Amino acid sequence: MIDVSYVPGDLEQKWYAKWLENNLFTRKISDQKIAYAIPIPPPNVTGILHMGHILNSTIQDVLIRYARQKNKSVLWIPGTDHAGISLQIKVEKELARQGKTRYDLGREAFLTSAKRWRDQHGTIILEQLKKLGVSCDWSAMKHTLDPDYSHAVLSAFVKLYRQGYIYKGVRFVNWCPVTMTALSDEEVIMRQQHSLLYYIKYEIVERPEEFLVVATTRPETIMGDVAIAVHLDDERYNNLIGLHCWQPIGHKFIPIIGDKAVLQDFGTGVLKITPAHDATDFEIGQRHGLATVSVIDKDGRLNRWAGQKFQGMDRFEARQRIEADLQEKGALWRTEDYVNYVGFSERAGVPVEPVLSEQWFLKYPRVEEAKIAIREKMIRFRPEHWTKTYAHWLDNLKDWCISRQLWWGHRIPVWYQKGMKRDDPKHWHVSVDCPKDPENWEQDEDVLDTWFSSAIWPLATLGWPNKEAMAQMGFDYFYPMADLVTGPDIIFFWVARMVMSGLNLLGDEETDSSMRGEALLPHDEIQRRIPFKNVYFTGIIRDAQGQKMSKSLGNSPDPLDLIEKYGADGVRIGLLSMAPKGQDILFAEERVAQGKKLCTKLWNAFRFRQQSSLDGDRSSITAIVERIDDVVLEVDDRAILKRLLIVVEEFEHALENYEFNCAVQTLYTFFWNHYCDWYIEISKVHTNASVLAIHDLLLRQLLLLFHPFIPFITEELWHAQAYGTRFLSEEPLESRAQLRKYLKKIDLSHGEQFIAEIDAIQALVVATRALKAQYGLSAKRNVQFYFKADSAAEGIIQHHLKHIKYLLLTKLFDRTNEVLQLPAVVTTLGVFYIDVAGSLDVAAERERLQREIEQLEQYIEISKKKLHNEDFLTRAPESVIAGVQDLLDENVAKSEELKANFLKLSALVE
RNA sequence: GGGCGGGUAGCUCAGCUGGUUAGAGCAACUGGUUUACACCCAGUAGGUCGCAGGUUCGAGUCCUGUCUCGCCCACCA
Repeated sequence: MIDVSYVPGDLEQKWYAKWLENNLFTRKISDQKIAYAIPIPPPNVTGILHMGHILNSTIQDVLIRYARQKNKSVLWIPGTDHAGISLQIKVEKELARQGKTRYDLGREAFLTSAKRWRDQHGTIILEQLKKLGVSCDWSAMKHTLDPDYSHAVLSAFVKLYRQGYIYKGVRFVNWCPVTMTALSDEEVIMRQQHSLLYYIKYEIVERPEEFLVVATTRPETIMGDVAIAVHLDDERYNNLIGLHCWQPIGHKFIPIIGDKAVLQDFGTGVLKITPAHDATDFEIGQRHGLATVSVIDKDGRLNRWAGQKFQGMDRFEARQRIEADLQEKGALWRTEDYVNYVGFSERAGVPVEPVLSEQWFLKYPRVEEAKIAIREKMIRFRPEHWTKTYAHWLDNLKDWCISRQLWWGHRIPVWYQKGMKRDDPKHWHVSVDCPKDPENWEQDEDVLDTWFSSAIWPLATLGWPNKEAMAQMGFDYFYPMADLVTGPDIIFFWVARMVMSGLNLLGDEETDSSMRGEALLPHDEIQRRIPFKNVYFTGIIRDAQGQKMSKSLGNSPDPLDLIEKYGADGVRIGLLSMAPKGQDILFAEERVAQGKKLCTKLWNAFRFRQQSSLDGDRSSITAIVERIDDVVLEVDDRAILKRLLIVVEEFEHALENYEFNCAVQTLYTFFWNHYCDWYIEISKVHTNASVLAIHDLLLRQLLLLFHPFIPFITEELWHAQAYGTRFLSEEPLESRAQLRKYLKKIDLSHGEQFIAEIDAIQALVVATRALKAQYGLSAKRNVQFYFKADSAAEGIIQHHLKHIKYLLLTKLFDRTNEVLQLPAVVTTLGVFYIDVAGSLDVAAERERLQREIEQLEQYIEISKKKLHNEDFLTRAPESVIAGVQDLLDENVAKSEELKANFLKLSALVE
């Protein structure tokens, strides 16, 4: 016997340990089976477990466990990401507390302490995920800085370089002054700012006392101005082209130039040109052969070109000081409140500086094929609408800045010959391995963007490019992987880049280089190279106010607390029950609580079962079915079995369409309402060996069906009830057809009809219970009921009489031919009266009847209208018309009965 | 500025290709220890499906417009 109460904690730990001990999650490659693999989105080693991980991991685990039950050969690769900037920030902060910088330590020592940090914290998150029950193949564990993974990253770099996709160049990049590195466009977040637009007067050198007014949001760059520009066609100003202006700060004068890039309708139509700090200005500067004067250094402080007064000052402080200076000099005409968008560094949270600098860039390969793969549904997105976001990004690609001025990460595998100019590729050594004479070379200082290494995750986790490792991991077997489950927020960062990486890197060198730029890959080749076939985008978890849950907002519950409180099973199924296809999820703890309630209910259903005889053989589905004697089965038994078949089909359909909440809902309703509320209750009346066997069958299948969602409790109950000696995780889940085969000796040919019959009986019971409740009669009270029904209905009622009496807790349920002077309800099976003895309130009852009759009349009216509509009759399908007719007849009959009852009661008053 | 998604009961959400009288859970209210379960059982109440048009025999579902919330993309300084 199982314990009286369900306590998730201990049993969850127990089973997880056993699963690991028995290597249940380890991949087993079998040619007999279909391969099914998922790459986990590797959590950052700096990450802490949040609700997003829980949702994401639960979904993956459900898919994986379901695939195992469907007899597929399964691989779920776990791993972690080295989280370049993020981890480096953490370690530098630690150093700062000791008053040191990374430069004090030097590169090697810094990396040592970074590794130490990673080793201490890096796997915490995976340990936490184990509490959730994730069934990853831990022997396939990968970290992006593992030696083999690093080798793969560098191989990818070298290949892309040789193909000409990677190049080094001087460009405007997003510079983060805090982390002191370049960033990709994707790592910059545009934020709306309430800024000021400064209208600044520039005195014209040749015409003293005459001014040009420039509108700018960045007065701190004035000292970097090399010109003032107006539009060539702007009649207000174009006569000034060729003259000069005094910089309002400093003592320089600069030319007034004309350029078509100036917007005449913005501000005053006059633009100050600061080529070092703005990409548009740079282009204009290039066109006019202007110098590039940088006044802000890479740490965000003004430099000596800004003048002694401002040198070393932070850019925002300088802005204020300059405002004051301008004001003092009378050069500030006015300021204006201004809403604009400013790019912020994702990690450091400060505005990025556009900085001209030399970086490594990647021109994305196989872009067209990446679009085709999605468009032609070789990779399917769910929900599908994300394909638009994906396509839009691919249509507007700019080269990706992949170098980072950091130390933590994959160091760029490029060496420069000592004593030679670095800008000539002839003196470069680009290779995974360093040159044979390292003393003559210097390696590039930079590391690669972390996302560059993430882009090859599905490849490198399967051993690419090492042939031996690939064979060992089953690359050819598992690739392309089946599903990817991730958030839509990294559709560019990760998903699209993985697709392009796969498409390019899996090509063999010769064919690809000849094909590059000339022809698209053929479809079958695209199909072979894509990294996965389905991408399921989860929703983002928000709090009750709709805010994104995050640690910094403090609005996220600690998942571990939730698991502690409701059990991993409860958290899993609760969360999935509120996770519609890729919609954002407003987190509600009640749903998680409900998840636990479901588990408790399941537990208790088993306790009920265990109270009865446990004699029968339960060790296999065949053994259980063997115990069922078709001859003794009643309508209820057949109806519930038929329902099971339907549920299995609906469940599988939902799961195969990634409709997790639907799948949960289907099981929930079947288990709670049909099985517990109804079948268990009525089976108490006619328990026999066959019924017990049916209980076993239903419970067994419920465990199998529920297992992907709530693996722990189902495993526990599976063994407690001795449904098998193997782990539940190893048991195949029967499809509807397979189940029907097992049940072939049971006659379910009238299943649908029996279900309808049970529905009618249920409606009868609900209606009469309601009547009893309305009259305030205690449930226990043995009230006399009468029913008036035609012979067909009577047959059905008589057939179920035992059950009806049990459920209504009455012994008196008799037939009558009369319309009685008693409160009544009408169902499809006839009229049911309740003998309320002396307590009948005629007036109140008449009122109730009146209301019901009115309601029915309304329904009747609607149906009649439809049936009198010629167009409806000619155009609607027959089944719909028949349905309306049936409804009408039914309602008419009901209303007539109620009217008769109404008259009868009225007679009492007169 | 462009794009995407949502607005259905007090709350959180279902409602697939238009078809009978719009559902569930939670919360509320009433009543309950019947041989699984008070993490339960029985019952009650609660909705002009954001708004306005249109298509249709028929619209929560399709179309147009509109309001509103959220997200993504975007170098007008």
